[in-house]
Amino acid sequence: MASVKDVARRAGVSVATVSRVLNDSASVTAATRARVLEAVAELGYRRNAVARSLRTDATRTLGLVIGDILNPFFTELARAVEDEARALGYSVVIGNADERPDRQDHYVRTLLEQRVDGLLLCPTAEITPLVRDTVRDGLPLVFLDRTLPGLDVPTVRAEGAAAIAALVRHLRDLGHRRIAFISGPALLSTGRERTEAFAAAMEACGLPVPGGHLEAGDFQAASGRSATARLLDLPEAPEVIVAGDNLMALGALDEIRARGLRIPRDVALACYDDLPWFTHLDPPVTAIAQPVQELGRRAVRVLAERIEDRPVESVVLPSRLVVRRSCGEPAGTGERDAGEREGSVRA
Amino acid sequence: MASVKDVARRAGVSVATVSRVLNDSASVTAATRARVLEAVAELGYRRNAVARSLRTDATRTLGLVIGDILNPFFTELARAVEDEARALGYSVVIGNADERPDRQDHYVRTLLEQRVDGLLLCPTAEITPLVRDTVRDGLPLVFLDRTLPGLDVPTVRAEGAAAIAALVRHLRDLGHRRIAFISGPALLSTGRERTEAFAAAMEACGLPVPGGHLEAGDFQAASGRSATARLLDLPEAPEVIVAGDNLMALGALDEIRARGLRIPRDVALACYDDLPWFTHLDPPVTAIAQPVQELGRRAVRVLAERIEDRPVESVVLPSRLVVRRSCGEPAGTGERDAGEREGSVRA
DNA sequence: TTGTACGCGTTATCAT
DNA sequence: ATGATAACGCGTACAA
Repeated sequence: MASVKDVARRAGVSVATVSRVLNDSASVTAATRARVLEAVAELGYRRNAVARSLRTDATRTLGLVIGDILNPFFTELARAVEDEARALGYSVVIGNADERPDRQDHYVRTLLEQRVDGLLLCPTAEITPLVRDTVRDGLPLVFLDRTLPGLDVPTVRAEGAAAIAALVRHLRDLGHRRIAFISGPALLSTGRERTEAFAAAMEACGLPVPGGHLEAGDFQAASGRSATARLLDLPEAPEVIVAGDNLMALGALDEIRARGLRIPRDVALACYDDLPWFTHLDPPVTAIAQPVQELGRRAVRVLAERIEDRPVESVVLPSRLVVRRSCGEPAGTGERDAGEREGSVRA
Repeated sequence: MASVKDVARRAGVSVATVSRVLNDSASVTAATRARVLEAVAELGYRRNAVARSLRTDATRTLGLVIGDILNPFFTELARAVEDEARALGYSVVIGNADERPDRQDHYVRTLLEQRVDGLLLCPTAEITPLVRDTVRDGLPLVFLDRTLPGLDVPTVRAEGAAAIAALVRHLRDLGHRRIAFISGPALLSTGRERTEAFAAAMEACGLPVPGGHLEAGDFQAASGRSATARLLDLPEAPEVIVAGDNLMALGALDEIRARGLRIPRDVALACYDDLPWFTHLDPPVTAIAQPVQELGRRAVRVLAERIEDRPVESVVLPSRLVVRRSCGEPAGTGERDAGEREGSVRA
């Protein structure tokens, strides 16, 4: 593959001049510039980002470590991150932690070795030594979606408590009393926040939460299914099941469907995280929507600021309740095309 | 950030020795090795992949350019590619072309500059000059999912014709005659193949395809919706709509639902590409499943072979028909949990 | 305006 | 077994 040297020789100039043309730096004659560009075209020269990075000590590359690429929430997040990064002239290298701390660390390590200019991390579980070191070493780092207490790292995330409170009030107004919650892992900030918000909201509404109505899940579909099975087997089964994320809602759906139960007649369902296809289910699922796109874009912008050594602050964005018909809402609710608009309640 | 030089100084050895230890190359005393490792730990040294790549002329990185990261088919594909690549010691840089040739080229260019060791490309539309150059320059390249005629590039893809023929026979056996097809872009090999296979299968079954029953879509949800609208407005509307991919099926679902029509009573629906949540719809959607995981893994393996200069061959994997209940199948079909197994027909 | 020469961090060759 | 050093491709300080 042709290098600057080849281009220089072909154009009859020095490598410095070639470099100047390539970085359109000042002071190059139009004539020489043309000659260089011609040589570039003839040789099919492509700048070597590896050598360039070694020299400039910058890769124009961002790392993004997400929890689970098959989770539509993270897919959409990754998409938004890519878009914003490209707009800012960065490439993104994605690492899929698969919700495993060891795999998260594998990618963090790889990305550090690749000398990414900054790192967007959706932390899986607790603080690992590697993450602690990364913070200490001062690599521009931003937590996304989830946060890790005790570390001084800017975080971009959605606030779930208000929307969950709105959901619980909505369910109460619908006449429900026995509401169960399938929580995410207590190790994750999002898991904790949602569970605590649910408990607080129930209390605020004067609704009891029997021990059996708080099921522990792990944000994966399988746990949602088994939790639902246990819930439905209870002597006093809940009227509503609220899943802590979309994957566990999927599992709940599986179990409900396998038992031949009907939603919302036999049991109602709602969940945290909205999905494009929830509106195609029968009945469409009442859910809490996070501002996913905005989350991704903001995170990139905050990281870019950090990279440029400008002061940054954490960002907390509101989630909102999207009322549809899986909780016994009156017919017609959220049925229109842009149902999200009219049928939704701001959290 | 500490470099080999710092480690060498600290350990009281030369940089060459440090390098030897890091690459556990032969002939290093256990004692010196220990000293070096200790220095590495103390300094928190991380090898610089940039410098390493410059020297070795290899990045252990693969590029993957996909059509649309929000399309679950590509998401799953990306996941499989990542998994296999990691197993082989490669990192993957994903580029989301968003089905736009200009954006595809943007990522191809970026990846070439980053000096990826090999490139997995799901071509968007026609051959671009950049792709032609890339082939000519001899960069290890493998087409994935889609192919580009006239270029000598190994391709890993699924074969759709047999499954489509099976689907058409299935529909005919169910008593349907008026079957419409929403095709993908003719510029894409997958779009062409599926459309041609549909036409051939209909002919083989002795079923007519009136002009209006072949609608042109672009693999995006919006086009599926508008095509469905046109189809349903036809004086002799089809009994079945077959969508060329899952996104267009989503659009079809939207339109059908907006009109208050019932599936399959008013109109039946089937589509190419299976999705995890098709089984949660009411009724569950009859679809054609591609061996997505296998596609991704095989593509990485073929690319790795190419990188190592071993001879490679294209791979064509079979798709299979998954019969559920959206086409008027008898009650009970595909209703069991692992319905995919029992309810499916090998293509 | 243009050219020469050094150094980025690493691996590999050649000595010792 | 270990060390000195060249080279990878590029950007830039300095000289001309």
